[in-house]
Amino acid sequence: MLDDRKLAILRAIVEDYVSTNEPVGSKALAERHALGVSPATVRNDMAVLEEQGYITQPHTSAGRIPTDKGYRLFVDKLSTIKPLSAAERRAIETFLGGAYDLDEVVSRTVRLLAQLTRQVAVVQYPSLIRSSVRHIELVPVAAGRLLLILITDTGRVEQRVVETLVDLAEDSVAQLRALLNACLDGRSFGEVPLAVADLPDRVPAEDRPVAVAVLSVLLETLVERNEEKIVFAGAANLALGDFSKGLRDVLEALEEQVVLMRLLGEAGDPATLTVRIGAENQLQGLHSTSVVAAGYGMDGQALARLGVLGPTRMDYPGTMGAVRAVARYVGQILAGS
Amino acid sequence: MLDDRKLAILRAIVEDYVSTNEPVGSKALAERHALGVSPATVRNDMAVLEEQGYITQPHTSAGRIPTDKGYRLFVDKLSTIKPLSAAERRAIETFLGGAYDLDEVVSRTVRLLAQLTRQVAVVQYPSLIRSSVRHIELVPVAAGRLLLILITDTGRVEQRVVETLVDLAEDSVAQLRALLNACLDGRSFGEVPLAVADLPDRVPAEDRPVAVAVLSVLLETLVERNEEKIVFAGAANLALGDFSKGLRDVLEALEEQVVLMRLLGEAGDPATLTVRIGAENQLQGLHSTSVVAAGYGMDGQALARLGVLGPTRMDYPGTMGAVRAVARYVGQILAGS
DNA sequence: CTTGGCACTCATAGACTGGGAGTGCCAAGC
DNA sequence: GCTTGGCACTCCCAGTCTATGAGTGCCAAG
Repeated sequence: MLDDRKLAILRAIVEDYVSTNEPVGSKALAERHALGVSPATVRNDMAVLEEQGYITQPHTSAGRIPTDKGYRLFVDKLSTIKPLSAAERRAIETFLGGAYDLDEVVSRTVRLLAQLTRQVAVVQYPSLIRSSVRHIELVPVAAGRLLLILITDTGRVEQRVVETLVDLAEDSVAQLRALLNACLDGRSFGEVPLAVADLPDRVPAEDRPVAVAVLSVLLETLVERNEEKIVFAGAANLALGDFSKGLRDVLEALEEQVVLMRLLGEAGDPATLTVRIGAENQLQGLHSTSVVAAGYGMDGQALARLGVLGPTRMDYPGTMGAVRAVARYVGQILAGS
Repeated sequence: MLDDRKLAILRAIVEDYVSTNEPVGSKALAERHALGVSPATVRNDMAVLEEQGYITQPHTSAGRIPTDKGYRLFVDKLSTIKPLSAAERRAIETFLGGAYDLDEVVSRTVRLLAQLTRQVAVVQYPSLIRSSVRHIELVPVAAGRLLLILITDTGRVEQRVVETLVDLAEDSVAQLRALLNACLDGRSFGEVPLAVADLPDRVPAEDRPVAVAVLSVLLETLVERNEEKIVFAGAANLALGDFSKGLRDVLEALEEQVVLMRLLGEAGDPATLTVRIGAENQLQGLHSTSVVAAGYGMDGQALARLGVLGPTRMDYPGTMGAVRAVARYVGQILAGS
């Protein structure tokens, strides 16, 4: 359907357009890239590419720019992921190396990714459901209130207030705490609901209401906080690009946790990169943006996702390289801690 | 120096310019506001106001717009803080009412403030130094690593990894935890350094290195994390306003924790509003923005600050009202928990 | 199938224009 | 002496027009 030369021309169009941000014409194309054919030939091919929907022209008598479909073909067939330079690798190591706790890892990662790609970076905290319990803590904070603290094996710490209505003796709190940890230590969060099912029966009758309250908050937390924790950075990079009217929509979308989550998409094989281009993105206001995302995690299992958001006119090979590299590093760091 | 009429004219100019975003001329002014004088008189007064630096014209034969100095006078002498409408008060209550833990209070607050003012809102977490210890937890997380968790009376939870190098027996950890809590429970963080000074002497010799490591991390945390935790929301509102070139700078500034902190300024009397207008702001890239900030806290003592960032052309009375009201509510909520 | 030629399209930039909003100044009036 | 109407002046803005040039589509020849 499309011979090699047409594909080469499409690739050249994408590359030129991405780097110059200007519609690319047949003459410039024939010159800059050693295609060995005349501009007229290029024009003929371009007419075919346009007919098939891979490129389009902003107005008659302008050069061509790739369509979403064109970018898609480029990403799938015409390009290879660009490995990071040695300097970039070093930057990742030094930048992420010094981070100890999870908050720091995540916040450094998101800033790093934004800087590497010169785009908006998005990082999701490790999903609760796919982590396991390292420790549970109960601390009385006020009359009738306990603070429930969850610590996961990924270093994520979640806190929730439990309204117990009644005050619990220090002993009872300690006992409940011990019981919770005995039940749950080392368990994956997926097993938690089952593991705690009979727990209320194992506390003294007078403490039972409190135990039930604590458990219900615990279970709630697993649902509500499972994936919701997401951060982004690099919004300033949006102001560089070709956004003008769309900017507001994009900024708005970025502040919605739910939208961000959808943006990164479903967690899959951490080794696989997901690329969603332009209108492939169903989300409101993000029709002219592309997303490059990957899962990250320990030993081959995806804990959560991270990625980058930018204009469709994006350096896909470079961005994909950066996202993949950062995802791998983060996985290593989490595994090492 | 400036008689009442000139002041009234300045006020009218500020109000009109803020609401229309267009330079205001003498004729429109004389008509819209019942000044009882002719446009010519207004012109004379405007010439004086301009000479004194309160207003300026973008170009000859355009109307006048306020200068920073003009806004300053307006804020200090010509306007009163506008109380919120009943609907707005209700919005605050319902929006902040359902929040339990501190993270939720803060994140809701910042979104609420952004929405109320249609500007960028910034909220600082309660400063550690001005809080006191509610509980300290030590959890072994890996070989040679402890997780130190601080819980403050404001509900703030801080975590840090401690590299202990050696593994500690569960007993020793428990003992150290108990000792820490005995020393520190209820103490203000300002007293912590003194209170723990002799703590290493009170643990068994073999655990002493670990105790020292834990303490040094604890003290470090108090310094490093004291005020650094700051969030913002409503960046999308920037795209509405008259930013065009400056937008990038502002977005960049917002992503720098340090800049955000400086932005909110020194904590003062929580009842006092700080307004910094345009170039009064020394921060890079924020010369044409204004900041309205206030301290918030429990029982009259400021724990931290929150505020709003927007164009100098801002509805100061309304913004000040919203900031003050939100600050008070947040204080109440923190006190009540 | 490729190529050079050629007419055609159309965005862009620059020059020019008229209209209008707004000013500053001045002389007359209260 | 402050206020006011009149008036000339400035200068932005929007519209029109034009020349330019990049780029295209088509065609006929190689």
